[in-house]
Amino acid sequence: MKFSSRARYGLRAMIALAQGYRRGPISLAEIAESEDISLSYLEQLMAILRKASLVEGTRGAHGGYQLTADPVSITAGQVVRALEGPLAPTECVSEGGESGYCRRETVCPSKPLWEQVRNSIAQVLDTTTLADLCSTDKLEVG
Amino acid sequence: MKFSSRARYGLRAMIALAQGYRRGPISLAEIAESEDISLSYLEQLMAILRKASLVEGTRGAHGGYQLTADPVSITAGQVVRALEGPLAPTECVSEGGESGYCRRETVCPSKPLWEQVRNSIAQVLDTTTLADLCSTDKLEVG
DNA sequence: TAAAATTCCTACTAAAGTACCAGGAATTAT
DNA sequence: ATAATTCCTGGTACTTTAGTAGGAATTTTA
Repeated sequence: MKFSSRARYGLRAMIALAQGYRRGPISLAEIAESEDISLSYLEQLMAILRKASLVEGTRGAHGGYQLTADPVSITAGQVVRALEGPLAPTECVSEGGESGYCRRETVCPSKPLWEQVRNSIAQVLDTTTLADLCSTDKLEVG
Repeated sequence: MKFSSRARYGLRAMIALAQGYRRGPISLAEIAESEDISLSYLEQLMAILRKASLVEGTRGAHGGYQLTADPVSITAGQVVRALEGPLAPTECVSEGGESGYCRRETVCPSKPLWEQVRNSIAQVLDTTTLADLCSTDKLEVG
């Protein structure tokens, strides 16, 4: 029951981009350095985020990455889903796809529980924006 | 971000035991059959649950497993933790062990988010008992 | 024009975890 | 005795994860 480091690293990189929002592209070398993530691994993560249209890259000297939208309008949920796919604590309650994967669906007594788990995770991730994560204090408990 | 089938199967098995609570031991062969889980895999899961004192086994003909406590007092959280270890959407926010695993701890802007995620999962799992799961209707939304 | 900085792309790999299976030993009821 | 069951150990095929390696394409700068 863990999120992959794909998601963790990716989110941290997105926060770094959010902190430099509207100040031109930031190179992955910088982020890799400050966040202590391997550069080429980070490149792969950004490729995923780019395909999800959350960031755009600029090549060449002084190039780098930028958010495609304001940090207040990008949620942690968008970032995590881009990197890990739909939230699905179990396959049978995967967001979006009912997938007909489990035959006992209609009678399974544990399904509603997994749905609740999924929804509560989604609620947290979808109500937290990159802007929130930049000014951490606002988040603490609640 | 998935729970293993260890947790899913184990929980379903526990629900099956809860449904037969106070009616003597239930054999794993029965549960394996009705839940469509491989017998020897199920044996291993029950070994884990037995070591966690959630069930007890009785050997020999007409043997099987029983819950060690009333279904109203066993939570899904106990079952899941027994099978998967402490809730830890990321290592840095693992329940119980702070583990000193991530050096940026004090300044990491994403840590509070992962803590919120962990807490919301725990809240769902710890407030749901096996008894709740037996009478599914009570659970639906809320 | 040449060189440097960067994204972008593809393919590979070591290690770990998952979901089992096989084979039997111990125990108990019939 | 025999059958039914838990209990124990060890293996194994598969998948995922978290990378590494190497280079092509693009852009700025000198």
